[in-house]
Amino acid sequence: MSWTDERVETLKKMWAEGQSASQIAKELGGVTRNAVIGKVHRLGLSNRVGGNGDKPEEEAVAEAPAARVEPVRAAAPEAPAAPAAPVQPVRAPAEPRAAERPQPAAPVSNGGNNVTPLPLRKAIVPAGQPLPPQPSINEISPETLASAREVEKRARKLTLMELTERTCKWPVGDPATEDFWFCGLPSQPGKPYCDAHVGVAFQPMSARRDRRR
DNA sequence: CCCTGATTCGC
DNA sequence: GCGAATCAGG
Repeated sequence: MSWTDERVETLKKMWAEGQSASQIAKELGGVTRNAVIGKVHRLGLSNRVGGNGDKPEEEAVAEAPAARVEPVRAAAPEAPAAPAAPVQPVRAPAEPRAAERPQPAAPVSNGGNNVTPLPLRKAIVPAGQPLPPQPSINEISPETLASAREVEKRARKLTLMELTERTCKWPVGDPATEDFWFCGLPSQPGKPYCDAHVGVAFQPMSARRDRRR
């Protein structure tokens, strides 16, 4: 795959936005991050900030305040076979199988009690639309809950932008407050969550039925 | 180990 | 010009 004007343009744009070389490579497809970095240098845009020849210190980008949601920029008309991978940080668990159909349980709000005082805030509910059946706290075994909460104490407390393929994407806390983060511990291979949170998220129908009040 | 960018050098 | 291999670092 060659550096067409179009691809170079995407490269420049993303690099200017502070995206990492690997992210750019992923988006472009057909190139490695090395290729991207090499190109960046050849284009002479390695050190963005002119004059300063020292540490770039791009740490600030990731630490940005309220994690900005990646702008859904319309993929430029990419002629080459571009996978056009949608950037969807948090994926819902894969469609459950028939019999054992597990259902994602409601993420447990932080704290140690099952009564979590949430900040006053109007619920965001589509007018007239009934909510899908929400698993209640008592549908999850106490042991499972306990381990989840135990793990949450040791969580890496990552921000949305810090999540990767292999970090647990279990949310903890209220997104509307500062006290919100993602577990971030190593996720089960192929799963979106860590061991403990997989246990909370995937509940066999039968078990849920039995525990339901 | 995960990740980052920087540099080198054969192609 | 290109980018894999390697280096240096968080």
